[in-house]
Formats: sequence, structure tokens, C-alpha cells
Amino acid sequence: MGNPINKMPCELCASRKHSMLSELSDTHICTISENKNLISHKKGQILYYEGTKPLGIFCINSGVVKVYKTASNGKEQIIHLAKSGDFLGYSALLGEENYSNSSMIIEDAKICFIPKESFLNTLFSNSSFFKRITKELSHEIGVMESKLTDANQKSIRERLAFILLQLGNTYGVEGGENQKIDLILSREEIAGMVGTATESVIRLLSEFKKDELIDLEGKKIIIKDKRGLARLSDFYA
Amino acid sequence: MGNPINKMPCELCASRKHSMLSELSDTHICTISENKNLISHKKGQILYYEGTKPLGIFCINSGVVKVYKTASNGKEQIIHLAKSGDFLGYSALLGEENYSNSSMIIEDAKICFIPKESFLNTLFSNSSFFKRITKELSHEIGVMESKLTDANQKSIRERLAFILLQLGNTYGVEGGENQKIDLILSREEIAGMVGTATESVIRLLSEFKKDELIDLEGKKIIIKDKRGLARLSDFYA
DNA sequence: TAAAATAACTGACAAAAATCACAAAAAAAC
DNA sequence: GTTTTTTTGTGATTTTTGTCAGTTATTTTA
Repeated sequence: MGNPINKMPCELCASRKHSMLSELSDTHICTISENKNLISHKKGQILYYEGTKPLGIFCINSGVVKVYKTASNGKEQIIHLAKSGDFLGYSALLGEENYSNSSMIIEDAKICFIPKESFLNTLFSNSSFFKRITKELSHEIGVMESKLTDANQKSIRERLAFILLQLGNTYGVEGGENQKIDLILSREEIAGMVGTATESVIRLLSEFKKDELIDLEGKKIIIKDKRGLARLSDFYA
Repeated sequence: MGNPINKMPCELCASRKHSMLSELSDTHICTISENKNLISHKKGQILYYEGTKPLGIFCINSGVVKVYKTASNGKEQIIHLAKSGDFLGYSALLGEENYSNSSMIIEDAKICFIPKESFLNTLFSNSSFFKRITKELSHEIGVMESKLTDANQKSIRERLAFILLQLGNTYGVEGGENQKIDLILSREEIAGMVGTATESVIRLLSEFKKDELIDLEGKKIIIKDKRGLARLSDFYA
């Protein structure tokens, strides 16, 4: 999978600030810190497979991970992308179920593994942390409801425009009028996010380029007209 | 909205057995029981609207409720149907957000309203109940991931076949070889579950009937060939 | 119970999106 | 640095699904 690097304590971890660990007291964070294991992962490596038993949770220090399900037609449905500060696998752990999805590194990553016991002990002995996690789970459900509604009610063009905007918000680097999505995704992966065929993504991207909404720089996408994409992404925008 | 009927205690409620309250001790259930309010609702009534602030949770004693979002194209996306023993609105409460969806009675119902304070107090003072709720939230996320994957990767025909099977499992009444879905849904509502146009549902239902997979008895649907529907609902089934 | 309103259904057509086949470009492997 | 493999891109075609327009059936209301 990858190699352990060091034991940089959570207390000093930069990605903690914007993670769910931010509200955890120093006393509690030590329990987690002492038991975690930081591992370096290369692009393409699998973090865990759908259907297997979770043994702990993952906390992303750096890099990007795609979380996906393999559909019955063999295609990959990307549920979401996880980045620095995000946790992975806690819902399977708390639901006492096997993983409902798989996850793969798509940008070289450093990820801490926190064993089940340390995580659950901390959780159950610290009600504000427990509430924080519950809040996150609840929020996630609302997000999924929106995704489901969009998937069922919007066209591929609308969905692609929307996803480009989202990628811009999360991975965008501003440059003058433009915003460069600083993340390498294959056309097939974008198709897996939108839920369409790769060819459709390719065609629509070149249509967006022709309409001066975006620019293509190698594999990276530059957003030139946010407002235009927003208009395209939603009937009433 | 509806009229308070009585104060039948949760301890004696039949729907408690298969609800998340099943694991709650009698001491704790009394706090909830004393503060709840059982209200009778007629078909068509709204329980709560998307975007409004949750003031408590709903526990369904009898009847059926549709939980839905209104998409940007004006169509209604049904997220799920809730029945006896199901809770509604806890994820908005625990996420400290406004309702992410609306809900409407589709079969006359008796529903208890448990005020925010009683629910949260019970939850935070009873860790096994808290764990139970968390488990449910986590499970729900996995369900939503599957729905999203299906929505994006399956055809309308596959999705409709699948939903008929699910409705059969939940609302089915066995009768000889057949299973009657004992729930009145309009074609438009079925379309809202599948995520398609009403006309497409009508056409596919009559196709399924022609293929002897189902029968139509007024508004009710009778499943004649589960295996056939299962084969149709999934590429590898 | 008759009139009005709503829902179910049908056909014709248009639009959206998938599939197939293949060429060009880029990346990876040797 | 050349070969191989993978990814990207394009055109033609088919399939799927949505829309529109209209009829029939069923509920609801007065």
C-alpha cells in the first residue's frame, strides 16, 4: 500500500485546522495521535475496497482521493473527492457495515490511519466530538439528497457545468479573470463524476471551450466564465 | 396541519418495536413520551417544508409519508417513502441545518411530534440511543450512495423495475404467485421516484404488463414476475 | 348525479445521450 | 528514443428519453 513515514503529532498537523479534529481538546487528540500511522500513498493506490471490513478511519493530510462505487454496468461512479482535512471511512465504521464504496489516490497523498479502537474510544468519551461527527454525517445526507436530485433531474450538460464550478471552488487557483482547476482528472473520471459516457464529456468540454466558458491546458481545465457556467448548470440561475 | 388525538404512551406503541426507539429503556422513553404529541394527518398534508427550521422530529405511527426535493426544473424528486416506525427530520436537527427536503402525507397517517429539547436531551444522556441514531445516519449515507450510482448509471427501465421490486418488498401483500403493492401512488409520483417523465412511467408500466411482469389493478400494481423484474433491473442479476 | 377538474394514456416527433468505429495525440514501457 | 499502450478526440448512427398535443378515464366538487 505505502510506507510509514513518521509520527508527526496531530497537535501540529496543519490539516487539522479545517478538519473535524479541530474541536478536539489537546488531551483527547493525543490518544489519537499516539495510535495513528502516517502513510505515504502514490497515485493509483487503493486505500480500501467496497465490501471489506473497516478497521479504522483515514485522515487525509495531503493529496486527493476519489471515493467511488463500481456500478452494475462496470462503470465507476465517483461519489466525491476527498482532500486535506477530510476523513474517510467513518460512516462504514459507525454504521457497523462493510465499506459501501472504494477509494483510490488520484494525487500523491499522505494519509493517517487511526485504528477503530482509538477513534471510537475518543468519540464515545468526548461528546462534543461525537456531536461534531454526527453533524457531519447529517450534513452529508443533505448533500447526497442534492446530488441524487441533480442526477435524476438535470441534463448531462447541466451536471458537467455544475461539477466544473465545484471543482473550481475546491481546487481552483485564481489567475486574473480565470480560475485554473489544479487537479488532474482523466476524461473518464470526469465522466464518472457526472455519470455519463467519456465521449459525452469530451464533446461537451470542447463545446464549452468553443463557447468560451472554459479553456483546456493539457489535462487541466481553466474556467473563464463562471457566470456562464452557472447559468448553464441550472435552469433558474 | 392536523388534530391532536390522544397521548398514547410510547411504551405501548406498536410501531416502537421496529423503530430506533426499540433500544431505549423505559425510563428514557418516558421523557419522550410525556412531551410528544400525536397528530392525525390526511393525505396531501405537508409535514414540513424544505428550507424551514426543524423544531423537533417526527415519528410515524401509521400511514405513509413521501420525502422529496423540488428540483430546479420544478419537478419533484422523491428521496424516499417513510412508514410506521420511521423517524423524520432528525438529520436536519443533528446537522443543525434547515430541512433539506419537504415531506407530504400520501396515506392517512398518525404521527408523533417530539420536540427538539426532549429528543436531544434523551439522545445526549443516553449513549446507546445516540449510537443507534448515528448508526442509522451512517447507514442512510450508504443507501444514498447506491441510489446516486443507480441514478447515474442505470436506464429508466432498470430503475423502474428496481423501484417496483422495492415497493413490493416494503408494501407488498402476498397473494398466491403474486405480490400486490398495497400503496396508492400516482404515475407522477412514481416518475418522481425514478427520476423521469410521467409519460415514460406510463409507457414502461404498460410494457411491463405486456411482458407479463406486472398487472395493473386500478392504481395498484401487482408484481407477477419478481425474477423477471430483477433481471431487468440489473445488468448482472 | 352532472359538470368540472385532474390523472392516465397514446402517438408523433424532437432532443439528448450512448454506442461504435476509428484516428490522433500523449503517456508509459522497454 | 523508439515502440507500445493508453487516452483523447471526432464522426456517424442508434437508442433512449423527453416533449407536445390530444383523447379517454377517473375523481372531485358543486
